[in-house]
Amino acid sequence: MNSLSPRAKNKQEKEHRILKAALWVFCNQGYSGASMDAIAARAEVSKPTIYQYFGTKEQLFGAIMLSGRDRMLDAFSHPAPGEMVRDLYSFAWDYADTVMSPEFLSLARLIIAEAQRFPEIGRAYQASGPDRLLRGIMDYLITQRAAGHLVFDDAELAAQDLWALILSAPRNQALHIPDPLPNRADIARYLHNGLGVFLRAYSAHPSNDLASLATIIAAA
Amino acid sequence: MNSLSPRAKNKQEKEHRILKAALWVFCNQGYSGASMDAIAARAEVSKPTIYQYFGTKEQLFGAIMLSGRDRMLDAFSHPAPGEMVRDLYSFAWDYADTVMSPEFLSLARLIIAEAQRFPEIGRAYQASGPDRLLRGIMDYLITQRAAGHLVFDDAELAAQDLWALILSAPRNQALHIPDPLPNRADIARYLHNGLGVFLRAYSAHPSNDLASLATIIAAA
DNA sequence: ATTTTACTAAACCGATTGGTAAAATTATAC
DNA sequence: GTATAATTTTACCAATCGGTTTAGTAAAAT
Repeated sequence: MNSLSPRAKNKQEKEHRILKAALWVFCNQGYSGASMDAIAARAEVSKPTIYQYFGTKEQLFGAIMLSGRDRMLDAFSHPAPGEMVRDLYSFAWDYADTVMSPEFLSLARLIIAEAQRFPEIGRAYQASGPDRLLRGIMDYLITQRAAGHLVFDDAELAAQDLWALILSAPRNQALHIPDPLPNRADIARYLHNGLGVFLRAYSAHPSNDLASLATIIAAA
Repeated sequence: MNSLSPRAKNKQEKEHRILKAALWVFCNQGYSGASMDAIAARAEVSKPTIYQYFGTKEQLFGAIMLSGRDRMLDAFSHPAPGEMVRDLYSFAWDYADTVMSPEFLSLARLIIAEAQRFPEIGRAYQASGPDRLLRGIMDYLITQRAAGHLVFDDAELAAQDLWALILSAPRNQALHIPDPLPNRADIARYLHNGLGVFLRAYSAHPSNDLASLATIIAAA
């Protein structure tokens, strides 16, 4: 089953090496600043090999963005309904760990930087990243509303508020100041506060849920 | 008093033309993608003139970022305490109009793009832009707390929450998808919702303030 | 054993890059 | 009106860009 010919295997490995090297160079140098020579050198591959695999620089860039985005977001799971405050808490940390990782931030910076010159890439990222994620949060929030735990009219706005309250501040700062990254204590500060504000504004039983949140935070 | 020699006048005007052209080219092409020839052409000036005025490309970039940032943020005013909900509403729109303008978004994209290669520029922007603005909001919120209109422990977190609730969603989307920009109806949707959530979580008299907000929104 | 595939290093292409030396232009001083 | 000093431009540099070609080689398929 898993027996690929040595040829195909080598090819696969080389393609992966090129993609990885290209992602690194593009993220660190930007699209214009990245040279095909630099990518070839980092991938330990000759330049014509890259052109044979991916065509032009622009096509290579497109391939990078697709594979990079998928790799980073596929590992992410949406919360499954359980005890709400605990769900929200673990979701928030799961999301924070993904979004605040150096690789993810570098990719986001690259997408933002090239959004004007490659509009389709920005759109594709928004659709398959934030939008898909938002949909997952919305579904969860709607479930909890049906169970009588939350109160809101517009699920999309509620989901966006949750996102914004938890990660807007540290992410924006990290986008502007890559070094040093906010540490876990900083993120925890925003995260705990954000969840508290969300519950005060959206919970059907704020005092209960805030007490739960305090317990969870104290236990962590 | 205002009598500059023709030489000095010409010099001043040329410097301004170069800065303006450079800002445009850098914002549209990124640092690496921007060529000194393109800047010279747009400024209708020869390339050596630019080098005489600003030294190297890197120094020109630094000069741009300083002047561009100052020009855009100096026009912005912090809210002066009055009727709170009305203050927050007009502040929110004032801020939204500034932050969501195409020029401001382009500059933000540029800063984010080059944050790794020019860390001091990202830091300078954060300090003189978001941080200064945040300080203004904090002062206002603290005043309102002292007057018994708001309830919170951490003024910085409260200010960041206000920011995030109002503008995080549309700004993030605009950063990823420059075209089309969210229109005023979209921004109004986020803004109204964000203010509502903020008041539910932070107001000392939520029902009163939410009613005020509804009145203001209806009147607009 | 031989042919084919996949690859490499290197040189090369025209165009463009950031940057400069020297000539030409301009405004000022006499 | 001419000499002089400041300012700008023309013309150019070496280096690098994305991309291709060439010549040659190691290994897999036949």
